[in-house]
Amino acid sequence: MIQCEDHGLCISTAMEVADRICTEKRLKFTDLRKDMLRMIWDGHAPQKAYGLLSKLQVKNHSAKPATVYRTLDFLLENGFIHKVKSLNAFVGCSHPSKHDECYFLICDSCKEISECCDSNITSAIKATTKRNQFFVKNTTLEIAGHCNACSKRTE
Amino acid sequence: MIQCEDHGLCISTAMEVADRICTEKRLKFTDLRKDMLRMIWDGHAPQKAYGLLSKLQVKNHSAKPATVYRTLDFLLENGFIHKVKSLNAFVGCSHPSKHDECYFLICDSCKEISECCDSNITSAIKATTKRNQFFVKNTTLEIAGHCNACSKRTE
DNA sequence: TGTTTATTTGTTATATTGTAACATCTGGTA
DNA sequence: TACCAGATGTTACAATATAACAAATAAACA
Repeated sequence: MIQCEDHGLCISTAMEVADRICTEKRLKFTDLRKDMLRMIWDGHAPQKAYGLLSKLQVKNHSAKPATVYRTLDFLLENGFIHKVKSLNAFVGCSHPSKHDECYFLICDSCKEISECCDSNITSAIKATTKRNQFFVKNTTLEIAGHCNACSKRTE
Repeated sequence: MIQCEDHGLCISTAMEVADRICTEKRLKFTDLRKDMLRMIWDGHAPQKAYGLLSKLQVKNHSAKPATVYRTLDFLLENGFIHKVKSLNAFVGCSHPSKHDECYFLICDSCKEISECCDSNITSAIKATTKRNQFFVKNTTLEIAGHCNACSKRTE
């Protein structure tokens, strides 16, 4: 369980940050994009593309897979969301401006994902890739297991 | 580029290791499973499931997706291969007995993947998850970029 | 204001990846 | 031999994702 006292605040903050960044970059934060981002921020569990499509179709009867994937691409490109590759699912990013070197703790039980941006991990990865003379473009670190709350519950 | 002087040796070693482990665990290392493992070890680039299916169908006309996925499951369960989640593809594992805490360097250019099993990364991850009171079941670390040979080539 | 242009969204069709469920075969064992 | 378990065959389909082109919309400029 993510300990957000007020998830409405998570959502509104994420929306405001995205709005600001779009203004700065002169990108259009359209209703569709806003709706999608809000839907992804519905909770701290990742959302699947076709689940988002279903939700979208409630408001927007004409929504199609392409609608969803295109919008996801926009949100990904601008760092507003992450794709969780081990789950083929999407989760909001709480700090789009420092989007890289961000790792995930995925609870198999409550499904919630927390970002953990840890400089020790980053530097360990850097050291290793340097030793291997490997030039990093993109790092995916997804750690699955049980969060504290859930592991207590099942003990 | 992976610097394996003799890839035939990579393949035969992998086959022998798998054979030994199957004997130990009393698992059946059938022709199908051998063929699949050999096909995955065709090179150091990951193989896609439907690509493997096509290759399989050359010998085995009746092969179907389920054939492939079932065999992949067997190979995965026993640590003979890894699934590369960021690519939805499969790559041979060169040390099935120490299969965990194994990370990947994925060259976007030559497509080859090298395993890098680094204890510094492992301990950095352990420290972080401990601090977050998170109980790890499974770690996915996939680092995409350019290997040394390829980055020299494109300079 | 009207025209042009670029971007976004709609639409259709299809490609790719992965599973479920049940039938059949095969090799070992009572 | 008869049975059983595991492996493979077979059919059908679910889930994930993209390509290509058309229409709508908004911004930019004459």
